Parts: sequence; structure tokens; C-alpha cells
Amino acid sequence: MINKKPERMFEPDQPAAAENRTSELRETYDDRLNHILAVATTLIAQSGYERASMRAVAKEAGISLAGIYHYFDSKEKMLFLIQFRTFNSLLGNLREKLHGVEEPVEQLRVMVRAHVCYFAANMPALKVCSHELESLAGPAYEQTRLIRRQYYELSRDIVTRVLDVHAPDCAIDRHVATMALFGMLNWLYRWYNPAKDRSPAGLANQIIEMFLNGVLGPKVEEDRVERAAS
Amino acid sequence: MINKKPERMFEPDQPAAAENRTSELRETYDDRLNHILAVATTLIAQSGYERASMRAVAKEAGISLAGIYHYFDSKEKMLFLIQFRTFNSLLGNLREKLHGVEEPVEQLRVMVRAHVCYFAANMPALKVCSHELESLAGPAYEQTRLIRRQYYELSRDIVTRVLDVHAPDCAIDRHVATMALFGMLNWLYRWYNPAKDRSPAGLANQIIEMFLNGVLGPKVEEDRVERAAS
DNA sequence: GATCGTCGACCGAACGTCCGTTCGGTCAAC
DNA sequence: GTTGACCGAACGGACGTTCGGTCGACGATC
Repeated sequence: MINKKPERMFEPDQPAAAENRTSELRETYDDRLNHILAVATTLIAQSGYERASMRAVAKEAGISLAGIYHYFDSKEKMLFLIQFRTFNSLLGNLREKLHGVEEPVEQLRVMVRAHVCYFAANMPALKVCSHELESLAGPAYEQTRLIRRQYYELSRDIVTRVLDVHAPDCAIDRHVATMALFGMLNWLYRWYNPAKDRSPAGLANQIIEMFLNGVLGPKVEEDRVERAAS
Repeated sequence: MINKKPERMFEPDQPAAAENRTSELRETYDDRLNHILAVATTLIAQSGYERASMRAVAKEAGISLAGIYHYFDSKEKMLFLIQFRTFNSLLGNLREKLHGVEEPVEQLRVMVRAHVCYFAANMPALKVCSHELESLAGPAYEQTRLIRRQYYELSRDIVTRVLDVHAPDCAIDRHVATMALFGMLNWLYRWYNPAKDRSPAGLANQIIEMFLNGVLGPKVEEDRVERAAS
């Protein structure tokens, strides 16, 4: 069961010392687990956590109902695993993309782009992460909260630096600004349609532009000032 | 049952022609209905629609389980009524506050202030409206969608006018801008804490400021331009 | 190299619980 | 005597979970 081998969960690559046979077995075990998780993610994204039954996950994944409990010891642990992996992956992706970027505004651009692109590439997973936060309780909830907290602090620090460097007199609360940005990003799953709407990169640019300069934009203000001066 | 008297649902005030007795009876009936709806709203906001059982609503409202079905003929109708009333009230409130306001930017300010203040005054109801959209299906969902659509179009028209008048060259998509604004507003229920965070009016001002001018703000740009000019 | 015991992957069938809903009725008010 | 508000008790189904078992792969033993 997954909760008896937590040290394996996020280290798919194992030392080469292991036997070939064991490696192959482990591969099929992990493949199967990933397959069930992917199916569960899609179903929970479609119907919500409570309505997505273990029977439906089993049928869709091509496994028996009891067979699922070979991989997770409860439905809640399954949801936890989906959220934990996704949040970890999101945070890791962000840290990776931020590597070597120093300028605060550029950091913000990288952050929004990374988030939007990750979202577009993993819509069901991010929907489950945005929408089913409170479906976990107790220690499982606390554990995901810790990762989310890291993601929040990383983002808030970027926002803070952007403000401190480029708009030190700005009266906007850093926390409010960060949560407003998260609102724009986390609400995407309610309306973004990859078939109709623009590309993830284009969308990210619009969000960056709006967050930094608002819908009125700086150029307009420059024009206004220049017009007033002449 | 509620679905047999739909013409009464949103007209609490009745003509004075009715007898006093009937009026008092109707009052207690409506009071009881409103009480059950309020309890259900709180419970659904706390636990989610699926987890909030009719038994829990009955117990909390001080009525028997079967007694609830004197007011609603199904749990889904109950949720529908909560959402329908809230969306209608939200839309009516917005239209009322917009009355007589012509300037687009001022309209936007009114819209955000109205939304944030309504949210702060009805947090459970707006959480249910934001979070349980997809818990309705079929005709009930379609009916709420129509009201939300009106709210969206009203807001998008304001955003469009703001852009057309004050930033005609702005490349930001009107739909994206409107949904970004909705994201900031609809995400509030995830983090806003009336005890800790600033007042609803102050929060609304920050959101307006961010949406119009971004975190960098126009003054900074003016400063920059002025500094560059001198 | 055949035999045996072990183990991991997996399954059919059930168990107990909780849920939304309904049925048949009571009782006060008119 | 009718009606509207309301209730206790039950119904049927869906759900998460568990139990007891099968089966093939594998290492050890002869």
C-alpha cells in the first residue's frame, strides 16, 4: 500500500543497484498507480470528489473495485496523493523556472507564465487542487497546506519585491495583491477553454500586463502626462 | 411545495388585498422557509453540497427530516433556490447601485464596491454560489446560468466601456479582463477573513486600484515620465 | 529440473452505513 | 370536515471498505 512506502512516492528513479526484475515490476506497479491516479483526477475534476465514486474510478481504470485498495488504503488518501503530487510538481516547476532570474518584475513574469502553462497542461489536476482543497481534513489537509504555504510565500515575496523596487509608495497591501493574483490564476479553471481562448502564453501575458499596469496601462498614462505637458 | 408556487418565491410583498390571517400565515411560512434556507446555506458553505445532509439541515433548523420536504421537493431544488435568490439579489443590488451613474470608471468602482460589500455581508451564500455551481444540472443549472450571464454581460460592458473610453489602444481582451476581475472577486471566499483583513470598502478600493492601474500604479509611471523629462 | 511454499497483484461478493426520499398518519385551525 | 403544517418510521439504493480467496511468478529444496 502506498502509505507504507512513502519514501518511494516521489522518487520514481531508483538506484541502479536494484535487480532488473524488481525494477520492471516496480515500473508496472508505478505505471498502474499513475494510471489510476490520472483516471481519478479526470473523474474528480468532472464530477467532484464526493460524486466520483471508487466504483467509477475502478471501471474507468480497468481494475476491480477491491483492486484499487491495493494502491491506496482509502479514497481520501487517493485525493491526498493527487493534490500532494500536483502541488509539489507545481512548486518544483516554479523554483526551477525561477533559477537564475533576479529582477523582481521578470520573476513575476516567470511565475505567472509558469503557472498558466502548468495549468493549461494539467487542467484536471489543477481543478482538483483548486476546487477540492476542503475535501481533505486533518493531517492530510495540513500537509498540503504546508506546500501551498510555500508556494504562497514564494509568490508573495516576488510581489513584495516588485512593489518595493518599482513602486515603493504604492498603498496596495502585499497580501491582498498576492491573493488577487492567485484569484485571477485559480479562477481560470472555471472559464478557460483551450479550444476557444488564446494560447496559454498569450493569456499569461495579458494577466501579467493587467497585474502590473492594470487595464488602463502605463502607456496611456504616459500619453496623458505627455499631452498635459505639451 | 415551493415548486408549485414559483410566482411567490421572489415577491415577498403581496398586495394589501389579502386577508390579515392569510398574510400572517404566509409570513410564518416564508419565515420558516427563509430560516431553513439560511441554515442550509451555512451548512453547505461549511461542508459542501454533497456532505451537507438533509438530516443535518433538519436538525440544525429545528424541524423533522420529513418536514423539510414540505418546503422543497428535493435537495437539488433547495440548492437551486439558494443560488437563484442570491444571484438575483446580487444582480438587483448591482443594477440599483448603478442607477444614475454614467461615467464608465465610476460604474466600475460601483460594481466592485457593490460586489465586495454584498460578499462581506453574505459570505456563506456567495461561497455556495461560487463553489457549488456545478452541483446543479439540467434546467436548474441553465436557469442560474442565465442570471449569471446577465451579471457577466453587465460587468463586461462596463469593462469594455472603461477600456474604449480611457485606453482605446489597450491590447487586453475584454473577456479576459472581465474574467480576471471575476477571479479576484470570486476567489475572496477562499481567503477573506473579516476579523483580520481590512474592511470590505477598503478591500474594494484596493481591487479597483489594482484592476485599473495595476500594482505599479499610474503615479509611478507619471513620476518616471516626469523624471525622464526633467 | 521437478516440487513446494511464499508472496504480491488482484478479484467477486459481501457488510454496514448513510443518504434522499416517501408513506401513512397526527393535530390544531378554520 | 377539510386543509395545511408537520412528524416517525421506513424504503431502496449507493457508497466506502473489507474478507476470503485465486493465480501466476519466484526462490529454495530435493
